[in-house]
Amino acid sequence: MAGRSDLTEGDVPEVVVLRLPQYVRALADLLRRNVQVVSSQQLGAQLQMTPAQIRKDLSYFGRFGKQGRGYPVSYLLGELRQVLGLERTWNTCLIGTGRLGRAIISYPGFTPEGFNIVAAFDAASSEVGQTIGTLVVQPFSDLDSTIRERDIRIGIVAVPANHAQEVIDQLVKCDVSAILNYAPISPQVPEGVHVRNIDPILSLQSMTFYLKVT
Amino acid sequence: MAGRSDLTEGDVPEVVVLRLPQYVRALADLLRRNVQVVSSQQLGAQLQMTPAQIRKDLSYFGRFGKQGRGYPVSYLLGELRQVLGLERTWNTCLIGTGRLGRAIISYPGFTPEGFNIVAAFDAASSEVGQTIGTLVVQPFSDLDSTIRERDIRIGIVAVPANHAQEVIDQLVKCDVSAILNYAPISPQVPEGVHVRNIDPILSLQSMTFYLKVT
DNA sequence: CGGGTTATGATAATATTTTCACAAGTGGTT
DNA sequence: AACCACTTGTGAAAATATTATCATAACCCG
Repeated sequence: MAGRSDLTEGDVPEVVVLRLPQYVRALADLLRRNVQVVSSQQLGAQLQMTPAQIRKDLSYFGRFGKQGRGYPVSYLLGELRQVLGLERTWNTCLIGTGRLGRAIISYPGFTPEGFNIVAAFDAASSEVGQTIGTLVVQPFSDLDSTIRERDIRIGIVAVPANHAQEVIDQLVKCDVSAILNYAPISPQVPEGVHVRNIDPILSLQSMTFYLKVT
Repeated sequence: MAGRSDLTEGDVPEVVVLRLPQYVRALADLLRRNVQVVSSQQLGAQLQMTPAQIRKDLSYFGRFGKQGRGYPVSYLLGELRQVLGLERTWNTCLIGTGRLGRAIISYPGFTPEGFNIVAAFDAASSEVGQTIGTLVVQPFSDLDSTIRERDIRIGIVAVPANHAQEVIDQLVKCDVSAILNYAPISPQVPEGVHVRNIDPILSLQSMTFYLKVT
């Protein structure tokens, strides 16, 4: 059961990386239900994927299964969490404390997964100084120092579309290299900076394509 | 400038459909800035894509450009909106009126894009009857009738993870075939039903993969 | 303890997606 | 009217991604 899992991220396709968190979540579910062992077959049924794809994906990181048996749930979960860097907590900061930003702060789903919003910023002087949950809204002038002091590597952007790009530029300047963007834009970022967009409108618009006919 | 754009959706790759809304948004931006014509080059720069990809994608639906010139912004925008079924409004219903559900209702971004939340449902009898914005929360027993009466084809799911699958099953039973799912699960749906998941946790977890090393 | 069963991991075969490269059309300029 | 700088649309090629196959290892059970 020796998974020599370290591996330069360079040769893992991004599609695979995007699927790993799903495996982690599915495995955590199984663990909660006291399932000890799972086959790629079963996991595939749960996630609507082919078993072959799961085995292939996992093979990028090690040999976690036993022929004839399947994968030990707890062990595989631990290994994947390791691979994804989930065995630690991550400090994040939120930019934009409007309606959306406040909803994000009060969303209880981040903390249990190890993502802590430890600072909140807003441009409006009327917002600065306000308390939201346990956070006090800070001005942009604090951005750089706070990010560096608190080792923030992930920024969450919840500002209006017309300011999102400049905010992202700011974050990049502070060496933030992972951005969760809620603004409805396609941000431009330099190589090495990772962005994930949360964009319900785009999601809806891509579904209506299939609805329009009927 | 005659784009015979109708086309059976069957042979358009889904990746392409997922990109179309981005084009629509970018074009709308350009139009707002009074740009008349855009080349695949310029559009690509804006969206961080190769010009070839854009041209190829568009070619699935018609010939919208002029050699040596580029694409007429307004015309192309209209055609793509047509293709995506965005030249009409869509009624949607929201399931789950907890914190997240309420945030979704009060999010002002849906309506201007033609997506109207015209009904809200919740299981808790303490929620039912409450007014949120202009909506009165309805019980699940109303689900089927309301969906059919108001021609709702899109469901927005904002219930806790442990109830999401059953809610989605319900929606599917009411012939809803597009689901915007905010619950942290991988829903199982039959052929022909489209799902888009809004899942910030998965997004974050796929970025930490790249952060962990440094 | 050996035969039957099962499911992995590796590799091969497909399928899909992206990129390339270029003929052909456009409009402006001289 | 000839030239030039551009840019499309599109087959073909290249690159990626997914699925199928199969030898082999691990376990179970009598």
